[in-house]
Amino acid sequence: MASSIIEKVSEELHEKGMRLTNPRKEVLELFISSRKLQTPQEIFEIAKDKKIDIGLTTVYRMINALLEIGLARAYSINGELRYVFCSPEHHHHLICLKCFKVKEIFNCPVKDVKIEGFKVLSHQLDFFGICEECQKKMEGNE
Amino acid sequence: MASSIIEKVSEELHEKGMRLTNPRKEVLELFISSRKLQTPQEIFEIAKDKKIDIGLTTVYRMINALLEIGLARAYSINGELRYVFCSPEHHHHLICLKCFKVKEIFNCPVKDVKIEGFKVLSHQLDFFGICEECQKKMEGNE
DNA sequence: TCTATTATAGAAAATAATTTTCTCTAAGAG
DNA sequence: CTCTTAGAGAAAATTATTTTCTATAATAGA
Repeated sequence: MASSIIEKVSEELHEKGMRLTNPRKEVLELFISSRKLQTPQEIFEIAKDKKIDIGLTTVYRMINALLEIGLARAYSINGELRYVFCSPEHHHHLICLKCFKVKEIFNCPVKDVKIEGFKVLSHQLDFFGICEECQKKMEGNE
Repeated sequence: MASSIIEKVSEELHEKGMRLTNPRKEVLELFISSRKLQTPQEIFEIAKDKKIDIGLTTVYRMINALLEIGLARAYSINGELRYVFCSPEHHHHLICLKCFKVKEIFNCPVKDVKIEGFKVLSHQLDFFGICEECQKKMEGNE
């Protein structure tokens, strides 16, 4: 469930002496439920639309905290920094370039890749393309 | 050779109505020869050290041009945007987290991966770790 | 439960990064 | 060689992000 994710975040934050307060939890819930690449500003706007009264600073702070505990990832797309919430398990991303929705895939096609003369500590694999919904929408139009 | 890369860049720029002028060529040469993740500021500093008199604006403009023609890639590392020059051929990156040197690998372990319900347009795979030189340096110290 | 301590909220200010503007220069087409 | 247009670079402007500051809220411990 989503709530167990939130507990996970809460624990991770506590281990670093940080608190998952209500404003941060609001940001977190919006961020988790969107599962898309977003700018801090966008998250802030969505909160405003939903009459959730939080500051942009809080959005930045929550994202930074999540980056620190490895539960968010940053992408530079067209010169714009966008973030997405990430599961704690090793996974890769399917990123829709139309709507920025992100799906995680947990089967890793490169887990056994070894490279001589380079000590691999981690890897990141992303597939960029068009998600099913956007494909359908495009058929309708063009 | 490196000069053929420069010609390639020149052609690509010309196709977009841009020119590879001398100041840009200076930036380009520094950028190509470093093959590491750099900030625009760092490239600018290196130029200064070498008594190459170019403006920071020119560095930004060259990097943006390269991003546009697909010959540079951006990474957000520890909240900092860093760029690296990229070959035109499909490849992946080995990124040293100590010195930021980047090596390209041209054998693609995921070229045949298909995902149902998602139209893959491109993918990006990066290995983060420690390069050979940095491993040696670390043995020496710790 | 109450209290003390410390992290956080959020507005405003500061800073950093990046882009734009502007005038002069240089590339390259014809 | 000349004309047209892109680029150079300094300075200004803009944008994104972080810091500061005071009030508040969360948590540990009595």
